[in-house]
Amino acid sequence: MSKSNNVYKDAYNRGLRLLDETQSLPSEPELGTLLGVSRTTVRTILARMEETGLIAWNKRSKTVLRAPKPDDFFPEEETDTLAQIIERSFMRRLLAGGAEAGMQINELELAREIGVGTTSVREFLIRFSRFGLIEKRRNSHWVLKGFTRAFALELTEIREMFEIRSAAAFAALPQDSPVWADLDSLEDEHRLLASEITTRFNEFSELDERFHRLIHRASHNRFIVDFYDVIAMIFHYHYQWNKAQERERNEVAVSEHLAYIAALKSRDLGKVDVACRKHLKSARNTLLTSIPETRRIAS
Amino acid sequence: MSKSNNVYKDAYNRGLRLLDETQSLPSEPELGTLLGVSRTTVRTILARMEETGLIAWNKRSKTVLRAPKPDDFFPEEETDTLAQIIERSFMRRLLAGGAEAGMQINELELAREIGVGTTSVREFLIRFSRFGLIEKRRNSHWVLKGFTRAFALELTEIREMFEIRSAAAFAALPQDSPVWADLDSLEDEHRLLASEITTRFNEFSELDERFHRLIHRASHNRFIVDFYDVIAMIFHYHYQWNKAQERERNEVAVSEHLAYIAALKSRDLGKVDVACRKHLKSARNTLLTSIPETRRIAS
DNA sequence: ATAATGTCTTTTATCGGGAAAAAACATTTG
DNA sequence: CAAATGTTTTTTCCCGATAAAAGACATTAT
Repeated sequence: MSKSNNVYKDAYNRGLRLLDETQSLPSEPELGTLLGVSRTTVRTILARMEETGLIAWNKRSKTVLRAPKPDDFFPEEETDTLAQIIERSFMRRLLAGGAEAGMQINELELAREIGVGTTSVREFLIRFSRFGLIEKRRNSHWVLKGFTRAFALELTEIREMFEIRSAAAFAALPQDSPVWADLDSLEDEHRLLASEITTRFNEFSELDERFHRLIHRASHNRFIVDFYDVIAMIFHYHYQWNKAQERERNEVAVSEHLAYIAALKSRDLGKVDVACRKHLKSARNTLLTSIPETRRIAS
Repeated sequence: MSKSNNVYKDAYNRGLRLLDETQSLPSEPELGTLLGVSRTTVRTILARMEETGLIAWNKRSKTVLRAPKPDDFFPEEETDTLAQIIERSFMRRLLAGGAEAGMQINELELAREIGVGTTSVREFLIRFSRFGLIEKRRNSHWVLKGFTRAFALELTEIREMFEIRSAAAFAALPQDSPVWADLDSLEDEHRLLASEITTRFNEFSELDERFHRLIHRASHNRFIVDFYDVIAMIFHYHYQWNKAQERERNEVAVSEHLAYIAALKSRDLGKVDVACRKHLKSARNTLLTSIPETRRIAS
């Protein structure tokens, strides 16, 4: 067993949803772009759809025969990338406590525990290392640096530097730049979410990421844009495990975002700076309060 | 053939140099820390030294019998890490021209060309990706973004942001911090180099890196410190292939460094800012002039 | 009894192989 | 003849295996 066919399974599931909408499927290349996979995978999908009686397939004609039932879908967990599986396991371990700074990370043990090959774990750790939470000892183990207060402070320091600069660049963008339309629709989404915050507060984190990424992109600097991956990763797991006052926090954040958006639209650099700093400050505080007090640091 | 013994060979070569200095070698653990390898490797080294008649080895006594001759050493090229070999090959290709932005990078082809396994090439590309020069297409090839003017500008923008902040942090460090001694000795090295610049100008790049790393470390921010790896990498190859006016450029840089050091020692934030910006500006210009004019960008 | 040496075990670094997925090429169809 | 389908080749992703290197344990020497 060398490679799981999760790409196929995931695309198949997404393909099933198309069947509800039409009576006949488009051409193979079109389906490929639609699902983001190669034609090879498209054909494997079509073959199975034919086999399970979902469609009749003959060359160009792909007629829908019936609507997909729940058990036509592949189970969710089979559609995950190995990288996602490893990341989740690793983060669970890291956040489950007992992950003291200075602790060694063992590739072989991790691989055995997760049930994957060492190569995948190694590749994951290399990719993960840019988040600044682990460090490699040459020819030897990795060292966990720990999700500490210091880490959060270093992270937010850069974040603030980058975002303040990006926000200024954003406000300076010409009126005809497409970003203003993007900002308008994000503003609408924020207003909608604000009005239904009591029930939909958990949808904020996704909106948050899209909003900040839009701003960072205005920097036109790949290092700034890429750095948002670090922030997004941290906030993603942070949101997952710190549910205290989630509704209140998100409610505050939404209103800060709206003020921030208004400032950007005013194109007044002073106002942008104030609104941006205010939001970043409260984001930092949220993150900091969720981190347990300084523990003794091993070795 | 699964793993080359370059660690052993490199440590062996370094070990040979110890033989000139003493008549008997220290204990195995001591040698281990001295050479930065495990005792296992130390014992392999000692075994060979005994075999080739360099030492007499009996338990704790390791008496030097003769001085090492040139052909006792392993050839330089056998002491390189696979990662170094791959990086060199890759950079040579990248800088040899014909490496247009948008070009695809093929893991298999690279591996075959360099004569290594695909795993090593993959790991290299993942590590290398943080330099912002290549980008991965999921389940598909890597894309070269090219060593362009835009890249250099984005890189220097961050560098300047980070270094100005670090320099300010440096100047604010308490008098009893050990960095001031480090700065003093770097200053001495600069003066020495300045006085012998006509013959030793090519030693500047190494000094340059140590100087800037010292400053960046004052930020106490891992992201800032780590970012210097990107700068160091770029400048390393930049120095290698752009030899135009190397002596003049380095002469100017040394004097800028000395002014910068003086500013730091004055602990006057205004002066530090001026000296730092001045040097960074000329560093940026040097880098920019070495980049060929904008070429047509593929796709 | 501490620190070294001797021996054994575990982990890392790297390769080759094989299934999944992409990509390239050849053929057909509207 | 352009765009689709059919077929073949290439590449990516991932595993298991193995030598190098690290690390752990046992024994000996000062």
